[in-house]
Amino acid sequence: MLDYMSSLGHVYSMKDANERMSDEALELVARRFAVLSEPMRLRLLQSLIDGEKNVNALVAESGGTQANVSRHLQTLAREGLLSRRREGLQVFYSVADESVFNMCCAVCGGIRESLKKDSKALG
Amino acid sequence: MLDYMSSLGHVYSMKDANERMSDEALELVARRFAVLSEPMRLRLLQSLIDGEKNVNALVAESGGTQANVSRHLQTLAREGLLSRRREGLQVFYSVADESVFNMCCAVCGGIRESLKKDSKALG
DNA sequence: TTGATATATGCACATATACGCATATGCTTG
DNA sequence: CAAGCATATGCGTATATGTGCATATATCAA
Repeated sequence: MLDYMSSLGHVYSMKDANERMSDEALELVARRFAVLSEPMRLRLLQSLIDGEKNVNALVAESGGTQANVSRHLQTLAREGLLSRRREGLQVFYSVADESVFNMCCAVCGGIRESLKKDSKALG
Repeated sequence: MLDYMSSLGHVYSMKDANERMSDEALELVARRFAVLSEPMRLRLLQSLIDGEKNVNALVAESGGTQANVSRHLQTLAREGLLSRRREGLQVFYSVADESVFNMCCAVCGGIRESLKKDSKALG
């Protein structure tokens, strides 16, 4: 695991042209992007901005089925984006750290840039 | 198109709990993440850090087949991450704007956070 | 132990997409 | 026009994954 950390040291600055990401690091990054590439998972993350919530609450807010929401929460937790805490019958999920929002904000900013260019292209 | 821009105004600050992203915005963000969720596409972006390159050069650097590289470049261009410029027989691709790297850096940072937690959990 | 509630999972199905192969298109030169 | 090079695309296939339905597991209460 610490090997990963050190291998990601040079990954963080992708613009450093001298150092290319390894295949493993590349797949790790792709995997993280993939986790965030589902609208329902983004919706769940959004609901969790308020703080930790149990599955039922997230089912109600998201409008998804219990099974599907549970599976997406599993995925997010397994990939390290959510923390899981059991309390009696209920399981509470919460956003693991702030970097989740950084990723989302970066993408939203990227989309804004794309749209700026599009509107320029349209005149 | 300008409608999208205004609808994304509140999207940018995902942490503003009072304003939830619309379904359309959510799908737009998910789509952007999906584009970046392929190792080969990340590799191509990485190659393009140096500046614009034609398809053949990218085929050589990436190690992929011509057909596959071409398709990935199409995807990246269609989604607004790359610019396309034709010059005689060759087609040159280049990174559309810096926000692409911001997205990648944000994700790399997120991974680093995850790994930090993992190493703590392991003792 | 039995029952009730909250969450997770096995299974089947539909859809999306990455990939290789072959071929088509576009552009330039002779 | 024909030939050749660079790039794009149609097609078939394999694989991944999102989803719903039913059911399993886990925890608590009586």
